[in-house]
Amino acid sequence: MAKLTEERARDRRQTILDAAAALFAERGFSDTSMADIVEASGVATGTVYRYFANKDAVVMAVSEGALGTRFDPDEGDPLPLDEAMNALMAAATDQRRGQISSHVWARATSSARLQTLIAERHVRVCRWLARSIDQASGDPSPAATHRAELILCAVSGLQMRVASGVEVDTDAFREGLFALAG
Amino acid sequence: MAKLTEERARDRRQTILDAAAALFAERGFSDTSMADIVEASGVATGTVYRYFANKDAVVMAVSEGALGTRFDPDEGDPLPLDEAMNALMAAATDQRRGQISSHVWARATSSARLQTLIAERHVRVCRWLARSIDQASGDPSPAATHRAELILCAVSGLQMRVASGVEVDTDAFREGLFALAG
DNA sequence: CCTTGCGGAATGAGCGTTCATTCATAGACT
DNA sequence: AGTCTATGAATGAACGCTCATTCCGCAAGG
Repeated sequence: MAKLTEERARDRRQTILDAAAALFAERGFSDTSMADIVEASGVATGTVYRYFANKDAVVMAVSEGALGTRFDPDEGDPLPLDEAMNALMAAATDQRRGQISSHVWARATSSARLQTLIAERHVRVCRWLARSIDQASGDPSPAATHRAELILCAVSGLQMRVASGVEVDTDAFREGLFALAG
Repeated sequence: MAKLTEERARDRRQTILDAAAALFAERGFSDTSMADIVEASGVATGTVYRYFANKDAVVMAVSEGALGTRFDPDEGDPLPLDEAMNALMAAATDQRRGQISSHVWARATSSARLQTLIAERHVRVCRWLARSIDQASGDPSPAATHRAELILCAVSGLQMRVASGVEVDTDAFREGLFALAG
């Protein structure tokens, strides 16, 4: 069992991360124990600590995964506005993602690292969306950023509700949001 | 020390609740221990359990307090739209309230009781706001409910961000929101 | 002197983390 | 090709600590 190939290492890490994400999503970070993760992932206690320094490292890795890197403002042309909006709606209605996000928002009240992560992502996604809005309207304006911010807040609010099972008329929401965008 | 007057009981309960709310707000429910609450409230361990059956009872009481009962759709005339919106903005920018709310959203993923509480409040506030929108526009329409839902989601999104220290242009947000309302 | 609110030490379950041990494998040597 | 050995990934019992909760003795009001 000597050498650990980089590929196998990634695979192993991902196994742990997947199990952790599923548990974190429905129980939250603090109410999921390392023992739970060990059991769900099928590896041994010590193995988890080979791949992650401590529980917080697992939490951060899962959080980063859930907040998503898909919305990069600096890669090529902005997405057409309707595609951008659809991507946001898809993210908002993903149950698992939403649940983890809610735990991230909550934990941010006591974690400076999570606050930084959230603030960074907010700014990034905001720029990303503003570019699409600008492109659609023809001329760039500072109002696009404000409009983007409002839309993102609405999307977050929808995400929370979907995550905790509140019934929301998603189609009507989408329509209202599209009208708001442009 | 014989009789416990009802007034004194309420007072004692509130002392515990206030201490608990402050701790819950910044550390979250699970990362706040009963010992923490005992220390912060200045009463003894046994006393907390005299006024609350267990930790979950404290959690529920604080949650109900934070979600607020101010927005009652069934009391008299609806508020003028701008006043209603201002009330929502005030709630959204209240740091403590927002922090507790974020913990409530998170815990709802694993608490059916909290899910019910949230869903109930959502419907209630939605009706409350829709009535104000209807009154402002003159004629009632089903679109008012959808518009109210969109606004509430946006307000929740803002609340999360403010609670976790993301810098948002609140004035621009307010403006955009008012435009959206009517 | 009885009643009753109150205090806080005691309890045992469960937590995150550590580390001595095991053993499958890769590669060196015949 | 066959044997041996050094390696290090994997293991899981054990540790020290914190948790929510209990319960009995104390003190004070009627």
